Formats: sequence, C-alpha cells, structure tokens
Amino acid sequence: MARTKTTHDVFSAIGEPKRRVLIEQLVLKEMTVGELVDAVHWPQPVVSKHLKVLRQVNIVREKRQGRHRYYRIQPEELRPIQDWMHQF
Amino acid sequence: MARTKTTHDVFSAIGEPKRRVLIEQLVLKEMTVGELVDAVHWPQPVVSKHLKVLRQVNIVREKRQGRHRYYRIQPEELRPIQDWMHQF
DNA sequence: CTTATATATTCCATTATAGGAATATATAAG
DNA sequence: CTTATATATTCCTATAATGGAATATATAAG
Repeated sequence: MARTKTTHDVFSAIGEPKRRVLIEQLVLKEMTVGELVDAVHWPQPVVSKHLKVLRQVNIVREKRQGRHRYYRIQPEELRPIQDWMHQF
Repeated sequence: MARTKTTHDVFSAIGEPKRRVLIEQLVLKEMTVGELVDAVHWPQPVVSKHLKVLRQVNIVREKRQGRHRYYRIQPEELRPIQDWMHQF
C-alpha cells in the first residue's frame, strides 16, 4: 500500500501547529517573513520552510516587493476543509 | 526546538487521508471494524491502527458488543476545527 | 476444553517530517 | 563594485508515521 505524503494537501498543511500559528498571524494582515519571525520568535528558516509548505498548497500567496516578500492568506483555499466539515 | 507530535490532536488526526475516509464512513452510521474493512478494503490492522488514533483524540468512541466493537463518531470533538475555521 | 471469529498489538522496515546550522540568492544601499 | 539586509535553500540528524506480517487477546460457539 503506497504511503500518502502528508504535507501536500490543505488538510495536512494545517495539521502542523506551527503552520496554524502562521496562518493565524496572516489572517490579521499580510506580513513579511521578517515580521512573522518577530511575531512568533522562531528561527527564520523554520518560518520560511513552513511558508513554503503553505505556498505549495496555495494557502498563502507571496508578493515580492524589493527585498521583502509579503505573504497573505488565500482564504478560499481553505474551502475544502469547510466543505468537509459540513458532514457533521 | 521540541518537535511536535502529529497524531495526537484533532487537526493532525484528520490530516491523514485514510482517517478522513474512516470518518466519512462512520458519519453515516456506526460500524464495526469488520464492516469498515469491508467498506474500505484495507488490511484490518491498518484500519485498527487508524481507529486507535481517532480514539486517542476522541473523534470516535468504541462500544463493545460481544466480540464486535462498534465505532461511532463524536462530532462535538471536531468543534476545535470548526472554531478555528471561523477566522476565515 | 477446543475451535472459530473479531479485533488489537507488536515488531519491523521504509519513508516522511521538523528543525538546526550553514550557505546561497536576490535586491537595495553606499 | 562592495556591503548589508531579507529570504530561501541545502545538508544533516533525530524522530515520527505508515503499513506489512505475524501474533496476541477476547469472546462466542460447539
């Protein structure tokens, strides 16, 4: 039985607690990586890596501006979860 | 930085696709392990192990009856997810 | 007691994941 | 061009998670 990768869909993406924290920040306003680092106090690579996962599943979108990258939530991408939750 | 275990909260529990399938079955009606195995066609230990995770986070509850064990959903345990989704 | 059935558990190997440290890349500033 | 700043990436290690196979456990049936 083939193993199922677990950081490549929306459900597992939000399964990681740190990623939920990042999302909670970004829901408030779009932020740069540095601002996120300041907010959560984790090493920058940790933040960047989790952002990468969120990017891959399109939960966040990146806007480059100079040497900064603003990240913002794409709330519609969370729709599959909302839909799935409706069964309850 | 301590690693966060990922099968011990509701969010990560539903991050696993097979567990979502089991939940989708159990939402329809309570079922025994054998009925679940018939429904999904996975090896019995695979089903039992995923049920164990779901039990640990209280998403399902077990009712023993003779040599059968009926599993049923505890929908209220999914509340944290509903609540978390409200921010969008 | 013996056997059959239902389910859980243990042991194992493979793969995935997270995070640390160091480094690379890109862009801005001087 | 050089340096500083912002961010991503790579390499590495430890640990976690999944699934298979075999086995254990519990209960029912004969």
